[in-house]
Amino acid sequence: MKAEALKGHLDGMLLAALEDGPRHGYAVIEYLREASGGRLDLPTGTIYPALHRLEQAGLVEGSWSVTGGRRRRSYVLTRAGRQALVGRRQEWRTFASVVGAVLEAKPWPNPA
Amino acid sequence: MKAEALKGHLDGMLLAALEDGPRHGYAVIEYLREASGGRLDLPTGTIYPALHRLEQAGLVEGSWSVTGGRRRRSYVLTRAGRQALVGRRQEWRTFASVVGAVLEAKPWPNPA
DNA sequence: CGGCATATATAGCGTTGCTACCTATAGCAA
DNA sequence: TTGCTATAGGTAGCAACGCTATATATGCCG
Repeated sequence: MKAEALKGHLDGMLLAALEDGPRHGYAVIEYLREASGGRLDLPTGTIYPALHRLEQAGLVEGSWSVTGGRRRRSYVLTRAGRQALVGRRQEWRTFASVVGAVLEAKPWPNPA
Repeated sequence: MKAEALKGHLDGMLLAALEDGPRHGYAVIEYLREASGGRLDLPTGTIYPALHRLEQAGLVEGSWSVTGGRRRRSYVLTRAGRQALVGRRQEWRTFASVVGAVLEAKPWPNPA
């Protein structure tokens, strides 16, 4: 998969990865790998800054903890994050329909 | 639709827009608008540089003409462009499946 | 003449994912 | 002990690319 294909769609996937409970960055990477059947194997240099961005944006909230001698930063969805996830899902459906329609050269379904 | 959502997917759509015959930049914009039911209204500052990129990459071939006193640069798919379009379509399907699976929290279909 | 559609072009910006590198602990093998 | 791997986090700098803003030019209509 091309590197830049993800651009603009990663945030939604991160939010989705946190929907069913808090996860720390490393666990998010593993989750995405499993949920995508191994097709998504994102480098840490992608995930950690992205989580920081989401935290800055107030969509997730991070907290430090220590488990087995290792420090972790766990993230939970905020209320805004949950709302954002709903929006991102809708945007994705529209986007996927548009690109699909153009690529398959099928005219957009007429609402009439 | 978010601005950066298109990143990495525009090229494929441009190739698709040229699949059924040559078009010039302005016509490509109109085609995409119609094929997407008005959801895609791309600025000229996006289309023209993108077509230049595709030409540089050897995927399309441009030629000047004059119609009704207006100069146009029409683009045709090269053989490589046609092959690239096939590849882009396949990549899109994979990408859409991956993102869809993660966003909808459905595990990737097991090939077994 | 003014304004709009048609038609092309480029400079510069902002976002964002990636590469490469760094730190640190736990556990296991040589 | 040494070293490798997995786990866990981090940053600096780069590259790609779509967008904004701006510029040029023609045809046509009021």
